[in-house]
Amino acid sequence: MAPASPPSPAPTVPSLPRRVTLKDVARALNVSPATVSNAYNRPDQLSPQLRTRILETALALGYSGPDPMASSLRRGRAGAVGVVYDATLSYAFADPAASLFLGGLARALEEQGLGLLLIPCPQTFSAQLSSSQVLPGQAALQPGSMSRVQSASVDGFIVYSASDGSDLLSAVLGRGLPVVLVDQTPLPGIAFIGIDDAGGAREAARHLLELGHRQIGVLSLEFGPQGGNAPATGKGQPRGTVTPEREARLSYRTTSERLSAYREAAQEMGATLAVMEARDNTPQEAEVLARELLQAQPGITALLCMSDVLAQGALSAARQLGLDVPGDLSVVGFDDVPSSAALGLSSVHQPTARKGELAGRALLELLTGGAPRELVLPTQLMVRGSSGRVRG
Amino acid sequence: MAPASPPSPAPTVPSLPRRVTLKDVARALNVSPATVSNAYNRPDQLSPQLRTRILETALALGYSGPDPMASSLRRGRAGAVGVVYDATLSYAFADPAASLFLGGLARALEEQGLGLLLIPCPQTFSAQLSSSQVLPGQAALQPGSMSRVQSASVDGFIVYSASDGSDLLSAVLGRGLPVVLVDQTPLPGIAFIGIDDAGGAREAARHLLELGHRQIGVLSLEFGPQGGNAPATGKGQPRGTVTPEREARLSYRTTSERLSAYREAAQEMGATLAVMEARDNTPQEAEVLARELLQAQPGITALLCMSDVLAQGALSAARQLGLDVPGDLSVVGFDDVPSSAALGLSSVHQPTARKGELAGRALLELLTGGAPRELVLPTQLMVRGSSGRVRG
DNA sequence: TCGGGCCTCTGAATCGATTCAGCTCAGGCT
DNA sequence: AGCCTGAGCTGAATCGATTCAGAGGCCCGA
Repeated sequence: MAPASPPSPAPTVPSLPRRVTLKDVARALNVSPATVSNAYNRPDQLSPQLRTRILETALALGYSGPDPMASSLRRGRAGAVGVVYDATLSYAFADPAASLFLGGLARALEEQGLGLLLIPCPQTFSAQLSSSQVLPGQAALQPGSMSRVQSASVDGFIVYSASDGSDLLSAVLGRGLPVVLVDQTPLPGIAFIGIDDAGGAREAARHLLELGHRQIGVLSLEFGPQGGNAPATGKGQPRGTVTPEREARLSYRTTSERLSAYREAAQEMGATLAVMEARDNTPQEAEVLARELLQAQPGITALLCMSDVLAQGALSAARQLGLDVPGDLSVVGFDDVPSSAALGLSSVHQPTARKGELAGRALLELLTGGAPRELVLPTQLMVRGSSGRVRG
Repeated sequence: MAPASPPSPAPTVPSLPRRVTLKDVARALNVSPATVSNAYNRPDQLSPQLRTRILETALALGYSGPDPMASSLRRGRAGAVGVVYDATLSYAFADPAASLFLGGLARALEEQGLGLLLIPCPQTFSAQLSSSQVLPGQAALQPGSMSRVQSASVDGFIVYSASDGSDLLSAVLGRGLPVVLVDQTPLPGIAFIGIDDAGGAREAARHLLELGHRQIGVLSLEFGPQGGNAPATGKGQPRGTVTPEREARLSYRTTSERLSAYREAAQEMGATLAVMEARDNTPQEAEVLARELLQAQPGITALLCMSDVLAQGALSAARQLGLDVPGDLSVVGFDDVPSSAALGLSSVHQPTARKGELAGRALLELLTGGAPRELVLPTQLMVRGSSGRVRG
């Protein structure tokens, strides 16, 4: 062994180039740390000259202002709002309706200088225990199991279209921060923004029924989170087929409300519905499902789609099959995203961007001590060229 | 005055319902805070029984896990990456190219469990001092003047298409955190991801020139941040007109590179370019500009657009004016966003989503001690139906 | 029987800033 | 002269967790 160096840590060694802190700046000027802090946060608390000296010294020392993490801790505010939904992060940018919503949300937050934090939520949907309710906070028993919801530095959450009783939701509720629920089953005492899903769906269905359609296909959004490994459909079943077991687990409120409304309207008029579940809200998925459905059941003369994205896929399918729209096939969407107008797609309009903005405002209110509000926005059918009287 | 209450703060009053902390849980079980911390962060450091007891007690006390802000401070990691660009927050969701980019970025970050923080940057572009270089850190002299870049709890930044020398950029650099520059002028020693703007633009221009076009309109992206109050164009000038002064301040690299390439190509063939600057990258803006340009200069037979969004606006304008595309007017875009294929828009393809992913990876590398990389991705002209041989 | 190693668990320092009560001093008012 | 006011600055407590160097106890092999 080499001769032991003196036990005290080598004093002259430059050691770690420790980060410059507020205290260093204070020391350099022989002022109190409080004063330096004030130079940044309360300019009116010190003389302009001293402030300038402090800022200059900070610059010289390479100090770039109070550390946000320390500052957040002390102040108890993070300056950001967390957004969660059970899909991949990039879904926010891929789905036009989600983009519209988040754009509106961003606008509201921006006004208050709040940041928007997209929180990744790994798709570890532990299959939901059939009957037992998930207690809020129960998720806390498996820390780390679910995403960074637990560890996100935010002042509040927007939960967008999460499935009922998902871990995600309970994790968020467990945090005890202000929360706004959007497009999902409302919970007592929690702020909620949604749209009139049932009304819109009913209107869409009745529109087709009035046009004489009696055999209608439904391109549905997901029924519930997809089981980790369990195949979603039975072995022999074609993709998208809805088994009764699966339907029993319907845990997305949006899907559920719209589907019920479609069904009720159809029943009133004695029409038949063939429901296919799209596992992804993408045109590709819809295209495949629509094609298969229309081939399997040529009697179908109209398609009710739970999103415009799906409807647009359906239009492609029709084109591929050589079906005229609306001559041979009527298609109605939902959401009325901007691109649908150009496509002439009949669709149920919802004020998506406004919904985002209102969700943001609702959260801002909660953050400033306001009471949770529940708000349901109206929908309205936009009839365009993709829907017409049944042929024959 | 009422009889003074005892000076000591009322001791029996339940006071503030202070938040439950890790220490409370520790106290309740008579264990060390360290142990409670371990229960959450290092399950292998304590017996499963004790861990369970701790987690249960935490639940009972309403403790929902370590506070993220405190945890971030101590660990020195925020668990999120900041994204900044000089536009409103909602731009991220409104522009398809930006969405594509951010989607790719999100995918890369998500893999590492990092969140994506959109940081609001108020449009307070202090008109840039013409000649003087902005020193990194200079921005620190005006704390609060610019956005939450200073106060964002993040581990690194992605700077997307900021103008040269903007406050934004210097604020970010001032933070001293890992940074990746995207689609903007690279800086020595800083990671950079971009595309071959010049190459793509040249290809687009040559394509039109080869088709015989000699009088070409250019729908340009912004030249530089818009002055706060100063009108962008001279009094009498129509919207979009580019004054020499304005061109001299060209501070967006993307715009600059593409414009130069267009110009060079045009010059080689002795063609004329009429440049209009779109103040927003929206179809609406482009529609107006294209309409005015085509009416003012009917000799123009082709339009080079610096984005597909602009090109799509140009197509609308052509439709409005009753011009056949490509019979009367050829249009070429840039970016090749997904919707362009369906529209038959000729465009310069760039791997936008991949660019986002690579930017994410580049930042992740920096975060793990890697060296900054510079990467330029290729572009490729996609010829579709919107461009054709010049008429006559 | 003794030493060593392993498994659990603890104490105390630390991350970097914010804040509040209060101190000092100069000036104004009566 | 004496008192009050307010501007300007400071000390020290605090936000809530993480981490590292051990302290004890127990088991095992020699």
